[in-house]
Amino acid sequence: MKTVTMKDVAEHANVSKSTVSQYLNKRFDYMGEKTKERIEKAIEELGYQPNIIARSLKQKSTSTIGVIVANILHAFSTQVIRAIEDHCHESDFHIIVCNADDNPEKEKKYIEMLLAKQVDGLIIFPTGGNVELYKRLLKANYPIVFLDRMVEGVNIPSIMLDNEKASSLAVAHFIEMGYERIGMITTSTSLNVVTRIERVNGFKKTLNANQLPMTEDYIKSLEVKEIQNSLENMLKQAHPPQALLAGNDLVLMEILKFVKAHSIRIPTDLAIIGIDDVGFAELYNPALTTVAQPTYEMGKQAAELILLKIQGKNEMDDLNRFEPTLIKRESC
Amino acid sequence: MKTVTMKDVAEHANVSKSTVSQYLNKRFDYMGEKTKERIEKAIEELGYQPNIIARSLKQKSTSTIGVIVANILHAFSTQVIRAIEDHCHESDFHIIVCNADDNPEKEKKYIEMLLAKQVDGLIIFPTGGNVELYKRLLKANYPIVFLDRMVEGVNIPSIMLDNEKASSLAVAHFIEMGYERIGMITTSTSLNVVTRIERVNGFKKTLNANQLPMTEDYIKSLEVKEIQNSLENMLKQAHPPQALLAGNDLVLMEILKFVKAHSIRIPTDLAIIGIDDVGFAELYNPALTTVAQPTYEMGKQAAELILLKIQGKNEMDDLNRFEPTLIKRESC
DNA sequence: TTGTACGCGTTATCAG
DNA sequence: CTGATAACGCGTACAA
Repeated sequence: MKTVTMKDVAEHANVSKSTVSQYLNKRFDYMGEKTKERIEKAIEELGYQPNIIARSLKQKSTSTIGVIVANILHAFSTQVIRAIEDHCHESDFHIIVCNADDNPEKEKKYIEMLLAKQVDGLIIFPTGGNVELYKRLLKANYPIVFLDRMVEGVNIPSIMLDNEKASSLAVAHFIEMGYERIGMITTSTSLNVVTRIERVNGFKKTLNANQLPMTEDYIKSLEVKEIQNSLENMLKQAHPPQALLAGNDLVLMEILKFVKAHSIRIPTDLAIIGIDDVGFAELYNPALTTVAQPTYEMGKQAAELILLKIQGKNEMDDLNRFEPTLIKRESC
Repeated sequence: MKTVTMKDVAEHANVSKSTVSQYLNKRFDYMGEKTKERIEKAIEELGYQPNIIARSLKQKSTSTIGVIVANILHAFSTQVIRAIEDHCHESDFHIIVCNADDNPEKEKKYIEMLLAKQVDGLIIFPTGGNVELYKRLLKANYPIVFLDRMVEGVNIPSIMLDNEKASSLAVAHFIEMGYERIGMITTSTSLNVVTRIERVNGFKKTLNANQLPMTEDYIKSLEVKEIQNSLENMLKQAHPPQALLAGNDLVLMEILKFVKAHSIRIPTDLAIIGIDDVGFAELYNPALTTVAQPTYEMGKQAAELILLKIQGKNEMDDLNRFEPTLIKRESC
């Protein structure tokens, strides 16, 4: 690859490097017309492209932000990433996306790597497993924003769903439709993920508030691969749940897989609501009732916030909750 | 952000910068034990992180490759990206993903930007609209690989599906199941995308080979937003198609949307096959028959190839076709 | 075994 | 209006 530098342009145009640099940075307040033209021509002829790496080194800024998602398999992650990217693009920032796979060590590795790459800021869906590291970044006043989850004891601005309300909306709708034996399945057993905890709490609270029985057997936190078995056991009992809340899109898929394999009719045999609005929800037979997160807004706010922080401004409260929306369709 | 450099470490450990550099690059063939320990300690205490930007500038290599997809909305794109990322990760390479949105100007802008960022190579789902630029890169011997599509007259290695065969498999299955009036819908009208053309060609050829009537009215290339209307017109005719091939996942979604809105029964009223295997295909009622691309393999090969090229090796033919697979389910 | 000096491509400062 | 010159942080001959 021919690598033509500023020096080449300078020589070609018979000026010095600094003059070329000024031209490139639009500082031609005092630049001669003919000099300008000569440089322009030289750039054109040589096909010169500035080396952003060198510029970054000098300016100590890469116009790049790092995004670390806990689990890229969730539709929510990709939707939010898109929103972040859209918004960053407007400010000529780029993003590097990494997938921590719900693994704190991977997350740590990525954080260190992105810092080494001199990204100007970080948006993280935290696994929660690197508290010391989070704190260090915060203390260093490094621009960082949490998304989807917060971490107890770490004062980093967090953009989150009102998770309790999400479950609450779902359960209230189940009740409204006449269901009484209501269950819930979530993922992420091993990790202490606040999202899951809050959703389960909202679920239990709403059940209690309506004096409905709460069977622990019908509230499961499982690895994805355990879900089929667990459903089998849950539904073959004497009084199986009539309605099931899927804690996220991955759980929803598993439930639908089970439903299909066992010819269960929805909502006659089993009513279903899923948290996270997936693309096929409205196409499915029957169309799926879901609780949607305002993904675009959340991503946008994360991007706005990180860009503000990078500029040294800092105007947000530490926690910002977004409202979920119940989208009533046919599965409940 | 505290920015601790090699110099700080060197001072802290009472050695020179180069000794620290050697330590970092594991060249301690001739390094004193105690020196090693002092450096280690200094790095630990100061929390030193090497500045990759500076290193890249010196080494003229960023361990980063750029990926430009034509349209990120296709499930195929995200699946392939994941495969690429997986594979690059093994070689400690990072990827920067950009979405050209089927817009050649955006594509051009991204190519230039990624070059300016000194990425070591480029994997592109080409829009086909920047032939001169492609040629320039090729001539400069810059590491580049095309994916999903090829560009006529540009000798860049291309990793593609055997698109004719994909349609062919679908049509053959339609015929085997007794359907005779068969239609097809694709997207990307404006652009001269080879993928679309090849799929339509395969469709027509197979129809011809089986002496079936080929109604041009039943072969449509449309913008996504036009599909609903077009389906309306197509299906209200006297002898509407009994079977429909969706040229990609976006078309499939539109067809399913229409089907649901008009209570059309699948496959009784209309048989459907989609090219691209989407996640919900097996969950859907009825489960959707699809033609799957070997997305993981394709992404993996793209990554392998670009990494080889970056190392100066170059061992692949210019065009590599992958075999599609018909996955028979219930929609046909 | 360790230190010195220079180069990578750019920008900033300050003379001229 | 333009051009030296010195950083930026790191890698690497070459010297010591």
